Amino acid sequence: MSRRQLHRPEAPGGWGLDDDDTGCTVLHVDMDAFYASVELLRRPDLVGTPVVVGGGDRGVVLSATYEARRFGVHAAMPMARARRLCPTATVLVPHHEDYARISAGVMEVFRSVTPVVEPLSLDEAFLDVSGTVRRLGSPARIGQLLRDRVADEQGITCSVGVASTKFVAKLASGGAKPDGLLVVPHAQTVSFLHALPVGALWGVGDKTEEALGRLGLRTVADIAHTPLTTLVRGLGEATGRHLHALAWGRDERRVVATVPERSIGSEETFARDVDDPRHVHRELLRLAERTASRARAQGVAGRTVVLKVRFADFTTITRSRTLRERTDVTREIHATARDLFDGLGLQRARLRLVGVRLEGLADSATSPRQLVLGERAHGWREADGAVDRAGARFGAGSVRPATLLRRG
DNA sequence: TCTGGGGTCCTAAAACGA
DNA sequence: TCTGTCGTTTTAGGACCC
Repeated sequence: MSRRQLHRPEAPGGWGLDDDDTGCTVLHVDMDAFYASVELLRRPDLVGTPVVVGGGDRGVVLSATYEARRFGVHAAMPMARARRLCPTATVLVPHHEDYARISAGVMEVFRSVTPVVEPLSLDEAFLDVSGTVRRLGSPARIGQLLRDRVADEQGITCSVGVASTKFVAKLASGGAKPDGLLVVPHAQTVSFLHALPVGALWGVGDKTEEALGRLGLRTVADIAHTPLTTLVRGLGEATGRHLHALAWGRDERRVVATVPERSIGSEETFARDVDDPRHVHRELLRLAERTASRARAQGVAGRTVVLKVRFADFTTITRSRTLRERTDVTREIHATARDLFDGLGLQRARLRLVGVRLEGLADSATSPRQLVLGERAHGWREADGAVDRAGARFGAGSVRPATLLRRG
C-alpha cells in the first residue's frame, strides 16, 4: 500500500536471487495492493480488472488494484477523483476484519522464520534474519521462501526487499513491486541510493521535497554531497541530519519485535458537517468509549487527552490536557474531551471531524491510581470493566451509554 | 482534486518550578 | 522579597507514514 510510486531502479538486469546478499540480513516485506488483494479473495470474478477499495461520499481510496492504478488511481486519493479517473472500476467497501485476519496469518508466517519481526502496519513488516541463515539459507532465499508461503497459505502476493539496513530494504521492496524480490548488495547501497529522486527517501514528503528543491537538490546524490550545515539550516536539525545519514546509506535503527504504543485514539469525519454542540458531545462520548476500551484491552492507561477538531474548511486544531493520574476510564476521557471542546467557545461553527486521543501511555497495572476524595470505591472504572466483559461475550457495543442509543 | 483514520516524530513557544 | 534564568514539561501544530 505504498503511497508513493517508486520507479523500478535502473539496475542493469536488476538485482535478485543471484546477487551477493552477504550481510543483508534485513528484509522488508510488503503486501501488494493489500486491501484490494484481500477483497479479490471474496470476489475472484474481479481478478484482472480495476478495483478500488474505499467508501463513503467523503472518503479516500484505501487501496487499488494495479489495473486501476494504470488509470492514475492511488491510495489516499479522494474517491470522487478516483471514480472520474477510472469510471469502469468496481468500488468495494472495506472489510477491516478480513484484513486483520489475513494480516495475522501473514505475520505468523514471518514469525515461523524468525522471532525478530517488526510489523509496521497490517500489510508490511521488517524481519531480521541474521539468526536464520544457517537454518534456511541466504537472506534472498529466505525472502523467496516467504513469498511462496504467503502466496500458498494466504492467497495474496507480496514483495520483498533485502538489504543491510531497514530503510534500504524498504526502498528495495518498493522497487520490487509488484510480486517481486530485490536484493541491494551491501557494496551497491550507495550507488543504488544516489540514483533515486529525493522523494524516494523515507520521511521526504511534499513539503520536504519542496524545501529540498529550493536548495536545488533533486536526487539523493545531491543531498549526499551537500554540507550538513546547509541541510540543517534548510530543513531543521533532526531532518537535516537524518537525510544526510540516509543519503550515505547510514541507518542505525535495528529491527525490534516489540515497539511500545505511544498513543491510542479515534476520530470520525461526519457524513455531513455538524454545528450542533449536543451532537458533538455525543460523538465525543462514542470516540472516548472506543479509545478507552481499546486502551483497556491493551492494558494501558494514558495521562494526556487530546481533542482534535477539523472545521468545514479543513483547518484543524488540537487541544490537550494532562491529568494528574493516568486513566483508561471512558467517563474521565469523555469529560476531559468535552471540557476541552466547550473551552473552545465555538459559536455553532461547522465541524467536519472530531477526534479523541490518549497519550503518555503506560502499563495500567503499574500506574497506580490515587483515590480522589469522595470517589466511590466501585465507580466508573468497575462499570467499564463490566461493559468490556459484556462486549466480549455479546459483541462489541452490546452495552453502551444511553445517550448513544437514540441514533441506532 | 477536495481531501480517512490509524499512528509517529519534530519544533517552537508557553508554562512551570527550583 | 524580587527577578532572572535555566532546564523540564506541557501544549499546539505540522509533516509524514501506511
